Amino acid sequence: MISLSILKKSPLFSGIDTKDLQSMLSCLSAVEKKYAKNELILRQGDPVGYMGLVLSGRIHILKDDFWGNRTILSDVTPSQMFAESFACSQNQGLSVSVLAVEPTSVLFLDIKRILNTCSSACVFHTRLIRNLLSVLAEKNLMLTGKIDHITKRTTREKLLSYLSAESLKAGSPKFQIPFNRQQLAEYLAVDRSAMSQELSKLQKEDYLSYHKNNFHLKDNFTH
Amino acid sequence: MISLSILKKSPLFSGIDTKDLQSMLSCLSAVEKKYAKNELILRQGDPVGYMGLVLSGRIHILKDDFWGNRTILSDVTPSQMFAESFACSQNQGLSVSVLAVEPTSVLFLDIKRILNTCSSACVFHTRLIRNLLSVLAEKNLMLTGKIDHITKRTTREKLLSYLSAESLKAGSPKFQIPFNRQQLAEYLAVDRSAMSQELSKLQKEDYLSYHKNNFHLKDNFTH
DNA sequence: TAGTTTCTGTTGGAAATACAACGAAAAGGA
DNA sequence: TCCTTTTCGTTGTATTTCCAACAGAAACTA
Repeated sequence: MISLSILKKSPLFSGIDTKDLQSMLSCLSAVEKKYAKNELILRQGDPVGYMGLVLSGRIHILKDDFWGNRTILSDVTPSQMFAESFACSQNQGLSVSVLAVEPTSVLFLDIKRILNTCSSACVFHTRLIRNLLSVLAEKNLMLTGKIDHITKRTTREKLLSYLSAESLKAGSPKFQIPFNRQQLAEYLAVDRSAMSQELSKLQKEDYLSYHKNNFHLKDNFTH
Repeated sequence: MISLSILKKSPLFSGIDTKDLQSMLSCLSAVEKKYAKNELILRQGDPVGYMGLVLSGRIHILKDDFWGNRTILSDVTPSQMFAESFACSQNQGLSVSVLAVEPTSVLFLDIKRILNTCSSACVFHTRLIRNLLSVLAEKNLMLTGKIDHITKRTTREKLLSYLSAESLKAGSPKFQIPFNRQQLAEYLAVDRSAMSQELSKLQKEDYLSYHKNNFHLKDNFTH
């Protein structure tokens, strides 16, 4: 039995009544799967005809290159989606991998069932497609934001760019980040030890303070 | 009079008959505007309720930061679109600027007219929205590809990553790139002179040869 | 054609990063 | 609880990048 409360929070099902959700799920041939911590959900190269929606847990979209360098593209939490771009553009195989960083439950939705209005005339397809449009647009902006961070030239600037964006998102100078140090380094595409060093400096210079994943940006942060 | 042949090539109007295009344009309250070389088409911060479609010329999506560092996010050629993510996600102002790098003609389309099926019951809206979905998905993959390049740690790796992708796209070891050196550096987020140096080295080591924007990847390129 | 501007490659020194290695602290498992 | 594994900060060195400056080639203009 799938938790409908998570689905209701998902932008994909925005504006769709709870009582209609259940019937829609079967119409979309939705399938739930569970994964253990550190289990690979999808592999680079896999063809994908479905998109994923995280019901519980947490996943990372990542890419490993030839030399073993890993890059984390994004962190996906419950009610958010993944692989929808690949599913929508069909032809192409997955250029990323998807990893469960915690015990995770995922709902898979057949993209064809969403795009092709079904014979049973499910009236919500129109709404669903527009929601999907929003999801893709938002994800696009998210990627643009990420590019913003990693195009900064120094590790310090990357950190400042990322942390101020996170603070803004949290609406507070105190916030948690969803990464540990190694993961943050992989997200910002820098060396972990160099990044740790830079964080120390920033703390010494009283730009910010941190403890584990909790950060606090100080007043003289605005450079 | 708008060139319909360019529109026909656009993924947005894919599958829509030429004879219907003209009426659709007025339905979408399409407006054509012309820009001189180096003229700004849209400014960072502008609210956007419309998306753009390049009819002729060439534009760059770019971002200037506080210190004057410019980053080129993408290069957009005739029949391609821009600003569609911002238009679709509505609320947000533009986080990038759009610059005409050549004399350019742009068609603007009102996003509301696309999303809200019009009263005159234009039957193509459904098709249009699905096409838009594909455009957004493709752009997403494009951004992911760009992230691939710039997350590489060294200038050399960034170049190799970008050039091999361009070669793949062209389907040949010989190809042109749409950037001059300065622009390529801004696209890859590296210093121009350092990049020039690295290109020289790569040529000396016989990985590739180049003349202006024409590149030729040699056999021992595959590292 | 001559003069001007833009583009490209080169250089040298300053600055920043990557890499490898290590110990301490924290987290997790038996 | 004890032991193992993971995480985190620190350091020193080699490598790489950035920056500023310059000169020749190419493109543009009058």
